[in-house]
Amino acid sequence: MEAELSPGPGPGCERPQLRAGGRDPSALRAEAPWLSAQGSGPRAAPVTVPAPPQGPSMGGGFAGLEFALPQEPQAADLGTPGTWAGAAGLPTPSVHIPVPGQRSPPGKARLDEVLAAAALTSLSTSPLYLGTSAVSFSPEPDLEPWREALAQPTDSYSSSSGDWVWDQASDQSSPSTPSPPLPPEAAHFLFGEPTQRKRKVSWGSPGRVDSSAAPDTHPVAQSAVQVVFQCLWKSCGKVLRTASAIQRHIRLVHLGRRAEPEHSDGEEDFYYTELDIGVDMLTNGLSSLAPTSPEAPVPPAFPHLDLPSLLRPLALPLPPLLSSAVPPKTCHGDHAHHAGEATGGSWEQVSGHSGEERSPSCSSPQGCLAPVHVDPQPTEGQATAPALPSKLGASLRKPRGDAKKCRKVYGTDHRDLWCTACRWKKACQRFLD
DNA sequence: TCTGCCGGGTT
DNA sequence: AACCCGGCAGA
Repeated sequence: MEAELSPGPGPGCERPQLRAGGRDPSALRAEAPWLSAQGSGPRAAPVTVPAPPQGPSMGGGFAGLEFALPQEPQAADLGTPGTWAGAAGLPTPSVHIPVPGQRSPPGKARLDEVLAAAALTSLSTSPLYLGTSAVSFSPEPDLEPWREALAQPTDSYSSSSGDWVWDQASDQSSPSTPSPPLPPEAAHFLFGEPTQRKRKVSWGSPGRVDSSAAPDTHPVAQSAVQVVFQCLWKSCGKVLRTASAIQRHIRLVHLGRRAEPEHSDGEEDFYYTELDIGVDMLTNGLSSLAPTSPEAPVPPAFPHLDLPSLLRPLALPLPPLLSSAVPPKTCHGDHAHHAGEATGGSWEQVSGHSGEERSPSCSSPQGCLAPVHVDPQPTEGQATAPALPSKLGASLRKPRGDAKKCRKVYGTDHRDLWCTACRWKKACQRFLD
């Protein structure tokens, strides 16, 4: 893993990592439990990247996570592109997938195993096929961030760049290092609960509670959580797989800064969010296509998981069926609300909402996937949206957003950390509703 | 009372 | 345009 240990934002590190990133880098450990199991192969090249000393610096810390991409030559025997590469014989049993996690030596794979693998593979990779151009990121925000994100080589798994790549299959991150109990909590931690954020992050204070550290003490089994980072910049929705990548993206594309992390003041941190994505579904889906809720119109759809739709929900957890009625807004919003309600409990109350996309850190994998199938075609579907908006528009004031605002997050004593809008008593631009 | 932010003023 | 703030209104 040439984890591109991008130079951690040196001083920038000082900045409390509020974002997901705040969590101990280890928490983000890319290795999916099962993946690692399989991918690590005999040499047990653990994906686990010891959190670099640089502390909370996402840049550095995460960079290290760039992911241990299973680059197993042998994987080839499966005939599946890139994916499952790491599947070559692994000592470690796959904890998450009942599927033949350990492949026998090359060429020895049994038929069933192969099939299973193939299934998984297709599943996990199919989305990737949607996009083909290899574009890490365009110089400027594109209107089709998703696509962009997708536009990665299929074998992206091995992509050393670490930039993005949605290999859900391989990525079920299960932080080997303890990290806060995920889904709901993470959500709060990240966006929903200002207090926590506030508390844990002691700005510049020596004893900086490295938000990540503490939480990381629990052994977490969030097997199903995959972490991706989404750009929150307006009209951008780029999703990258690593914090460093997203930071870079933001720096370059949106902030117009140079790529050197050293120069980073950490501002990028505010423009992206971490999304936890349940992935179990995928695996489960394979082994047993009847996940938890049969009623869910979604399950069957597995096969066509298309990345875009898959990702979109992250940002905009549109409920499966209702989605069409919802405006496309991709980047901000209280989507979580909708999601929660709509899903009717699938993913019960996703994290309060938390303005920033708390992407539904769905408590249940299903919740996460549900939206996937649904094609929130609202893309242009403004038509439907009007009802509510119009009203809002009419109303003089915007309904007060619940999202954290700079004031809340940083406190009045750190006014200097507020976004300018907040400083000017304008609508917060950092924590958009 | 606190908070978010509109509306409008000043630089 | 950047900046500031009085004051309103929701919580």
